[in-house]
Amino acid sequence: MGKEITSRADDYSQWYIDLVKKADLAENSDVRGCMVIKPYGYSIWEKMQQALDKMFKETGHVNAYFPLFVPKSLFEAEEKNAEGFAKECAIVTHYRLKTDPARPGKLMVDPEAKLEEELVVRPTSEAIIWSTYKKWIQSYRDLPLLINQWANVVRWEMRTRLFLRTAEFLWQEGHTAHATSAEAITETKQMLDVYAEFAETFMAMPVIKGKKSEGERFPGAVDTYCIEAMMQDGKALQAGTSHFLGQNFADAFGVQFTNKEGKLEKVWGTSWGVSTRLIGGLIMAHSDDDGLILPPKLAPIHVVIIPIFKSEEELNRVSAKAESIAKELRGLGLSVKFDDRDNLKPGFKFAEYELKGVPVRIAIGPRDLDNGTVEVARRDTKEKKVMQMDSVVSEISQLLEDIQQNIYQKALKFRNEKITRVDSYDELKKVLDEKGGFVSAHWDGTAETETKIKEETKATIRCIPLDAELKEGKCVFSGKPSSQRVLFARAY
RNA sequence: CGGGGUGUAGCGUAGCCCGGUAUCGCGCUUGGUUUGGGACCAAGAGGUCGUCAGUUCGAAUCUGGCCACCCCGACCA
Repeated sequence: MGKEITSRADDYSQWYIDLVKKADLAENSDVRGCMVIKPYGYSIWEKMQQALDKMFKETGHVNAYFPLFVPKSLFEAEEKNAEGFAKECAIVTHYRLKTDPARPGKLMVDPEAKLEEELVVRPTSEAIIWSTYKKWIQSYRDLPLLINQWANVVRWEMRTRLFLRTAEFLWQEGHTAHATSAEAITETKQMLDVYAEFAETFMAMPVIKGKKSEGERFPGAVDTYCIEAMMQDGKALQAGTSHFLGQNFADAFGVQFTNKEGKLEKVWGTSWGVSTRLIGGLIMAHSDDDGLILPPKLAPIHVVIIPIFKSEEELNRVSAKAESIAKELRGLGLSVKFDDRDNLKPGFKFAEYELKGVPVRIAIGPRDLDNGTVEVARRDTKEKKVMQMDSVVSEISQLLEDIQQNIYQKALKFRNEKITRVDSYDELKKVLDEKGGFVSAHWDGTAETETKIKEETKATIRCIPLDAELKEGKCVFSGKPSSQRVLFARAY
């Protein structure tokens, strides 16, 4: 009956798709590769935005907005960056339609209205932003420039998956300019820490901070740092990136400043971003076969109250109590929904809010009114508890906090169990095939080895962990010396 | 973009081989009975069978092009 979800064991990808669609997060649109983010899904994004935006502001950043379109000549100025994205760019070539003389009532591109210069729809905004920064930066007193923008970007992907990879997606991109290399590197790492803290504190999703290998690095960056998360199917998900751009974009766009000694110097840059992909990660990190499990800190609805009644008279009595509890909970800053629809049975509603991942459910019926109690159920463990009506409001905040902690601990335990140390190539392949997850192994640091391993196992180097111990070893593939272990995994 | 599959009402489907304008379930509407884990009865509404063309007296059904989605590769956040 109702909304059946494919189980994770049967078909993990289908389970994911079922969840996204049936929990009303998003759906495919009439535009190839683009999704419609539905209100429930978008409100999760809004929660993420609010938390991140606050953290960006607290670290001194301000928001601005740059254009969607990038003139091709600007786009190609930083060659590596341009080449990296060239294969997946949408391009605007014309600025006008006209009625088609051959097909009445239809429109055609007006060949007379060709643009002098094509416009690239931004796959990322470094080019347009650095060409602007050139005008804004003259002196060391103009630095650092710490700007973020919330925007959509377009990357023409061949194969798309809701939230995880779509042709258009929403994100934020921070772009900062600094007087020194050290300051830019500090900024890069600071923002990586911000992302890690957000992932763990708000999303309840443990992440590993690391540096990308040369092969996985952002085109145009000197160093790319990332946070990597582990999904329940044993595949890794890159959840955020922070790039140290060196002077690459300053070079490309001629961004210089006069230092205290009156000499011209080139500016140092960073960029960093997270996207709506995080919503995909959130789903795959916690949810189960009954539906979403949302961390309270990002849940659009914290508490749903479901009345149980036989008659309209009973509904009225139950509603009065429910409304007063809802009001008190809202007073604590919680988002509360009272679902008094009379055409659905309570059991149906229970299942529906479980599907949508609402962390706490309160049921109130006539029996509770007599006993002065309510039934409280938590989504993460499915536990039900009868609580005294007088104390329920004061207990809910703690319960939400417990849920937040519990799902983080559960995800952490799972993630840690999915890290396997290996010392041979056979073991590496065996673990990837049989267990999945991160495989910690020595690597000789060469792109050749990385490529070969990728070709043979489909696993990539997710990152060189930042907090790993530096211990000498031998590369599992080539046997050459290695200074530390790196994490391999198959990834989204 | 290469290989495979699917497309019939909001959703899931039968019919297709063997041409004669469509089946069932869920959902929806109305009325009634229900309501502590996915209610039931009755009456109703809803479909250019993905799309365009071809074959035919006649196409959901046969043929071809195109589009979308799913799975597996290549590419990627």
